[in-house]
Amino acid sequence: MKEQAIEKGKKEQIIKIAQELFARFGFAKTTIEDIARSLRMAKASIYYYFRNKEAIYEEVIKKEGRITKDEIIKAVSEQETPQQKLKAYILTRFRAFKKMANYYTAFKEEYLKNYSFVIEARNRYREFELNLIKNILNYGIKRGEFEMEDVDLTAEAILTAMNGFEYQFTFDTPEEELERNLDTLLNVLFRGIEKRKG
Amino acid sequence: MKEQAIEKGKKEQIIKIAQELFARFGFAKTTIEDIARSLRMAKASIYYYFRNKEAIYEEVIKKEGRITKDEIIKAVSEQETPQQKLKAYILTRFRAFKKMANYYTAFKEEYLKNYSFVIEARNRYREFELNLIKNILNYGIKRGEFEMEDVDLTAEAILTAMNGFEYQFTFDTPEEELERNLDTLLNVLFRGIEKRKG
Amino acid sequence: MKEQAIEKGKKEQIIKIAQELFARFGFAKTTIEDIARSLRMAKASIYYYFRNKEAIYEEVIKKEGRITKDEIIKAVSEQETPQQKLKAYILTRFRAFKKMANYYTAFKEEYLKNYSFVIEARNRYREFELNLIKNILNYGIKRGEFEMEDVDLTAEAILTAMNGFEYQFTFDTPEEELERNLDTLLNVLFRGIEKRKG
Amino acid sequence: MKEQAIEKGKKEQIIKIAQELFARFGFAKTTIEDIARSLRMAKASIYYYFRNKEAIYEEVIKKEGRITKDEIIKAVSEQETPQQKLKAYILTRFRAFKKMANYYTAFKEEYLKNYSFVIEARNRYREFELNLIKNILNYGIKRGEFEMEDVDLTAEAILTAMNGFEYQFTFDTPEEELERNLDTLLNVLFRGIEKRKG
DNA sequence: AATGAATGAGATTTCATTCAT
DNA sequence: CATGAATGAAATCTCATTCAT
Repeated sequence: MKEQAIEKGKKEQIIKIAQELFARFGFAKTTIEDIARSLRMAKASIYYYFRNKEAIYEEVIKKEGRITKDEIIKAVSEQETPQQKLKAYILTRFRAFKKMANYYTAFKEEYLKNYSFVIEARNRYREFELNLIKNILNYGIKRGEFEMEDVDLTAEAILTAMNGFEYQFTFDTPEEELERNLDTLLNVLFRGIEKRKG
Repeated sequence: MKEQAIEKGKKEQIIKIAQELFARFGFAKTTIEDIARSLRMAKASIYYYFRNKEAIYEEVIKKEGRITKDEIIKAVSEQETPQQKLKAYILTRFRAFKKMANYYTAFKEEYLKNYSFVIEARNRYREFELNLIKNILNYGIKRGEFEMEDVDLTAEAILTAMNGFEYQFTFDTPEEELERNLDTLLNVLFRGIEKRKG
Repeated sequence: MKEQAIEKGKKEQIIKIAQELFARFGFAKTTIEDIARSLRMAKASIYYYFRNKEAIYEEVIKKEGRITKDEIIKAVSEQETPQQKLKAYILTRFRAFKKMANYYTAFKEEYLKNYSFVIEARNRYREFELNLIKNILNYGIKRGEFEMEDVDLTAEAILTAMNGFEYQFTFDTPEEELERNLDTLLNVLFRGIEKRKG
Repeated sequence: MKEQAIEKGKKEQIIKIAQELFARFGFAKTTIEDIARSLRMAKASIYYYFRNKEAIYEEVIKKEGRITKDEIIKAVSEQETPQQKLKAYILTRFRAFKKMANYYTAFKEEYLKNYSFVIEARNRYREFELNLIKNILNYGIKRGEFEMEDVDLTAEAILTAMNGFEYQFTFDTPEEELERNLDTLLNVLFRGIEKRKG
C-alpha cells in the first residue's frame, strides 16, 4: 500500500491542480511554474508527464466533459416527471459548470478555438445536450404534459436559454438565489408570461 | 482642419483596433505590438496615449458598454407592443454583443475580474438590463398582455435566459438561424411549453 | 558624428560577433546569451534585431558567402598565368574559409542542412566555384598551357581536391606549412606523379 | 548461451545506435533520449553502461577509427600496382567515411576538439594515413612507376586532396558519380594537367 | 507627438544526469 | 540490470514597459 495509492497518480494530480488554476486564471495566465509550484514539484517534472501545456489543457477539458455528462445523465434519470427532469438537468448542468469552469470557458475564448480538440468537445457536447432535451420534451409530450409546435426548435431555444445559466455562475451567485431564479425560469418555461385568455 | 480631424484622434483609433483585437484573441493574447502594427505605429507610441495595456482595455470596455446601452434603448423605444419590445431588446442585445465581444468576455474571464472597472461595468450593466426588462414587463401588465406572480423574479429569469444568447454568438451562428431560434424562444417565453388544460 | 558611425550598426555588430562564436563553438553550442554577453547587450535586445537564432545564422552565412566570392574573384583576376590563377584561387579560398568557418561548416553538419538557405547557399557556391575553375582551365588550354580530356570532369576533380584544403584549416596548420603543401599539391596537379616516359 | 550473446552486448548496441544518430544529427543534437528510444530502453539505463554522453561518443570514435583503418589496410594490401593501391586506398577511405561519419565530423567541429580523445584520435589517424601513402609512393618509386621531388611533401599533398573526398560524401553524391570523379582525380594525380612538351 | 532602441522579467521547453527501487 | 521518476540548469523566445531623442 504505497503512498501513490492515496496520491492516485501524479498525472491525475497535475490534471486536478491544472483544472483549478486554469479555471481561476485562464489558460494563458496559468503558467507551468504555477502548476508545478502548487504540487511542490519542479517545473521540468511536469514535462515528464505531459508533452506541453496544451496537452494538460486537453486532458482537463476531456475530464470535465466526461464528468459533466455523467452527472447530468445520472441526475435526469433519477427524476420521474418531465418537469422534474428538466429542472434536474438545468440545475445539475449549472452546478457542474460551476466546477468545470474550463470546459465552459474553452468554448468561449476565441483563441482557444484554434485547438481542434476544443471544437470537437464543444460539438460533441452540444449534440449531447440537444438530444437530452429533446428526449425530455418527447417524454413530456408522450405523457400528455407538454405540447409544442416543433420539438427540435424548442429544444434549441431551451438550450439557448440554459446557456444563460452558465453566464450567471461566473459571478458566484449564491446557490439559493439561483434556485429561486431557476424556479421562476422554469415557471416561465412551462407556462409562459402571456395572459391566458379565457 | 488638421489631419487629426479626419483621423478622429489617435486615441480613438487605438481603442477601435484594440477592441477588434481583444475580441479576437483575448486580452492576454493581444500584444501591444499587435495593436501598434495594425495602426502602422511604433509600439512605444501607444504609450504616449495610454498608461499601459490595461488602460486601453478599460477604455474599450467603457466604450462598448455605452454603445450597447444606447442601441438597446433606441431599439426598444421604437417598438409598440411589449412583446415586440422584448424581442427588439433581445435581438439588439445579441447584435450588440456580437460587435462588443470584449464587454461580454470581460465579465467572464476570471483574471479580468481583478480589475475593478470590470466589476463596476458589469454591475452597472446588469442594473441597466434588469430595469429595462422590468419596465417592459410592467408595461405589458398594464396593457393587460402579460401576467406573472413576481415581476422582479421574472425579470431576473428572463435576463438569465437572455444571457444564453450571448453564448451562441461566439460560434458565428448565422443571423437567420438565430432569429428563428429567437422566435421559438419568445414563443416559449410567452406561452410556455405546458399543455393548456381546457 | 554619432557613435553609431563607428559602431556601424548594431545589426552588423551582432552578425560579426555571431560569426565568430558560431565558428568557434558551432551553431548548436552558441547561445543567444553568448552573443548578447559578448556585445554587452541584454539577451532580449538581440531579438529586437533578429527574429530568432536561425535568422542570425542565415545572415552570417550570406555575409561569409559574399565575402568569400568577392575575395576569390579579386585574387584570381589579379594573376596573369592560368597556373598562377589556380594557385591564387586555392590560396584565397583557403584563407577565406579560415575566416569564414561558418560558411564551410554549414555545408557539413547534417542537421544544418534542414535549413533551406543552407542548401541554396551551398548549391550557389558550388556553381560559382565550378565555373571559376572551368574558366581557368579553358584559359590555360587556350594559352596552350593545359591539356586534358574533359574540362568539366577535371574541374570537378580539382574542386573535390580543393575541398580537401578546407579540411586542413580546421587544425590551425601554420600558413607557411600550408603554402608549401599547396605548392606540392599544385606541382602534382600540374605534372602528376607518374614517371614521364621518354 | 544467454540472450546477450545474440544481442552482442547492450554496450555495443548502444554504440551502434549512437554511431548512427551522432552521424545523422551531430553530437550536440543527438539526445540520450534519442539513443534510448531507438533501443527501446529507458534513458536511465544508458547510464548503467556509460558514464555520460561524452563517453558514448568516445567509444563511437574509437570504434570507427579501428574499422576505418582495418578496411583501408585490407583493401590496399589486396592490390598489386601502386596506382591500384592508391585508388583502393582512396575509394575505401571514402566508403569508410561514408559509414563512419562521426570519425570524420569529430575532426571538424571546433567544440568537439575540447575533448582530448578527439585530438588524439585525429593525430593518430593522420599519422596512419601519411605513413600509408608514403609507403605506396615509395613502393611506386621502387617499381619505377612514380617519380617526385619530395615523398613526404607529396604524401601530405595527396592526403590533403583526399580529404576533399570526404567533403563530397556529406551530400550523398551517388557512388557512380564519385567513382568517375575519382578516376579523373587519379588521372590528374598521375599525369598532371600541364601539357607535356615534346 | 512619435519612435527606435533596449531591457527585465518571465514563459515554455529541453536535456543530461541522478537516485531509489 | 533496468528503469520510472524527478530535477537543475540552461536555452529559446515573448512582451510590457521605459527612455532618450
